[in-house]
Amino acid sequence: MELTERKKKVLRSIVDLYIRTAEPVGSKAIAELPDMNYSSATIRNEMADLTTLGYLEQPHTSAGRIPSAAGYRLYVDELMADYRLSIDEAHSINTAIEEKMQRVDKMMEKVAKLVSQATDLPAISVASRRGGTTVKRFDLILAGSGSFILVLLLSTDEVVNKLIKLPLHIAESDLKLLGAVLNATLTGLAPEEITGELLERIMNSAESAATLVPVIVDFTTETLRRSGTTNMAVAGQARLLQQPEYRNIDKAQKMLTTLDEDALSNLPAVMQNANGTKVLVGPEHVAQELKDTSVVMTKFDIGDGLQGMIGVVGPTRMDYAKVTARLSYFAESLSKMFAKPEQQSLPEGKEE
Amino acid sequence: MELTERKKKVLRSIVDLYIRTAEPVGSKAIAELPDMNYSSATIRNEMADLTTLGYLEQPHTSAGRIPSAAGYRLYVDELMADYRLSIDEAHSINTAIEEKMQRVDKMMEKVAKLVSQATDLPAISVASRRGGTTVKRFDLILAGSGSFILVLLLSTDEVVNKLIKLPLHIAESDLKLLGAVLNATLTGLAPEEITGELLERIMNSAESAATLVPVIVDFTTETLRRSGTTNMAVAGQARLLQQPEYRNIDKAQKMLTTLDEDALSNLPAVMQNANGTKVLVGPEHVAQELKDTSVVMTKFDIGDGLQGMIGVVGPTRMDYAKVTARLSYFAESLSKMFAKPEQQSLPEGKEE
DNA sequence: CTTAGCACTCAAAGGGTTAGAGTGCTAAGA
DNA sequence: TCTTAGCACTCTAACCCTTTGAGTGCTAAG
Repeated sequence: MELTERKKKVLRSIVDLYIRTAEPVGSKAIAELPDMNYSSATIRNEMADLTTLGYLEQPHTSAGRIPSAAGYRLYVDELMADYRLSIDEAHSINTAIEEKMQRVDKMMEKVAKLVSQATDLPAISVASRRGGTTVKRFDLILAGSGSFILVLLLSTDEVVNKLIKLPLHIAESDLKLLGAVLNATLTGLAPEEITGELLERIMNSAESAATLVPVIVDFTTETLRRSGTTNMAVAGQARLLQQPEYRNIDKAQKMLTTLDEDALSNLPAVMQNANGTKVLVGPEHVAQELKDTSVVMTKFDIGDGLQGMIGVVGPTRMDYAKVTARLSYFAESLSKMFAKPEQQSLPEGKEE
Repeated sequence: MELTERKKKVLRSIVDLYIRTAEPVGSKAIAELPDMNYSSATIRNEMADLTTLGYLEQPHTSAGRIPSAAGYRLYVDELMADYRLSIDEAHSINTAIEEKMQRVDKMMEKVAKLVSQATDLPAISVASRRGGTTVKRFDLILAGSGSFILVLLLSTDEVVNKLIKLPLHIAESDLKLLGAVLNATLTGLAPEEITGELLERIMNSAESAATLVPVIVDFTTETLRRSGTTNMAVAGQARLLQQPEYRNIDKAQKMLTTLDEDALSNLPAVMQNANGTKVLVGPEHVAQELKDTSVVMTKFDIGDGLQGMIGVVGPTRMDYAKVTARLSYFAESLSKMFAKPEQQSLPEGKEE
């Protein structure tokens, strides 16, 4: 049996309607749609066919049909109508994004919140490093007799620092010397390349080095390690409960717990090689917990060697067209925003 | 009518039992408790009295009694048995805390997660600044021909920085000069004290100052403002759904939404003058949304002029004794931990 | 002052019936 | 050959009615 154009049209209508109502769709409802010029009996036959083809399912004999995973897949890949953002929608997304954002982690929180608001579903946003990070440059700034500031300029152009206080006097000259040594030996190294042997050599370089070096190096390796870590935020969990399929508390709880834990942290991996917006329909998931949940996600570019991803989690019956459109637009706007670095540094822009 | 010892005992038993079962408590159940040497009829009379006194409520005629807000209040203030942490519990809290924590915001997330785990309820944790922050010292580090690093040492001993790139050449001598001027004029000032007049004076100090100063000052004031902001994290929202009173989706959703938004950010204000662990029973709340919810919270000391607060949100029927005990212990352990600053800087402590 | 006993109340659970939405199939019509 | 009106059939959800039993307040006796 082949998928005729009419079958596709019927399937699309069913998915559309089901997305709106969350109720099984009957033949009559479809037959009554404006541009459906067939009787309910004809639709009924088509629906029977679509069911044997595996695109529809029947909760029970006397209920309407609901799309199967395969049905959603086909819908997402082929049938779904382009959702064009209204000017209002685009505008509200834009103004939301334009609020300045500061550090990456704070930013991911903010982005997740915005995405969740825009889609009315729980959202996740992840920032992850593309390659290994190294230190480009060390600076030691004296900040009092027993304290100094360690400043690291990373290969990502991120700057990290730490105020270090020690119970001993530190000479400015020592710091200068030590700084030079650090820059000579440790720049460009991955954390695992910083060996004990290397350290000993540095230790002998300056008077107070023996005490300072371990502290400095510990902080450095820790920073490098953490910098490779992905940074993830979840927002709007509560919105899940609006969806009729999560009115069942146990289901909702399971889902929320999954969101709470990092069960989703492997999602970015799925995006690794993909481009554009990707839809994962229920049973296609790796994680068992997400069986009747779909995820829509997109990559965007943060710059500084950071890879961003935003995603939305919802029932398999979610408004794919709308969600996909908003998400893509969001990702695009974010990428654009990060492409203009001054926008970040100069918070307001038009001050006196 | 007076609150006799026996009445108190009955009330305590009722609250205890209700906390365990979440079901209205009947006279028979109380009468059958091990150390209750009265018949159900007697208990019944006592319960009737407690009801007219306002400590108990009756959902309907033929149901048992549940504690009223006043009942919980009395329970928390007077009747509740001390909950002693078992060695296991204390141990697991300790090891959880000992994992090193890095920046304040990340830390608050972690703490919230830990508290939520320890109490099996949603938790919030807030860090807020006690006084206004100022800049103690500016440093400008050249980092390439068109870029430099701005390092601020704040009055809180926190260090903040930013890599600034500009489309123009910057001379090292200019930076030095500008740094000196900044240190001379802007240190110790609150953001609102940095006026346009002051800026103009600085602008004339060095060649490229006109371009650099706005960027630097914008970042500085922004940082100072943000530093005064409270930093809050919520964790374990999903656990709320375990509680029978939140099996009602609408209620759960309202509550989760409240947690999602910052409706709780005014809670720390309540703690301002209080000390130790504080319990807010349902209707005593300022926020309308929290009417049938209790909050248990405690302050702890982060150091660096930061004030921490951890809190737990749950049904009015929550195990106050247990929650209070765990929270207090948590706060104490955290305060202790922050009192030893080296523990933070030296991640492991016993390396080589 | 305590308690056994009893009549009374009322929510919750069980059971049976009904309504109606939706189906598949058949046979007539285009 | 495709479409559609018509009809018998299915099955859930809603409704109503009844029963059950936990819990109460009151009374009167110990």
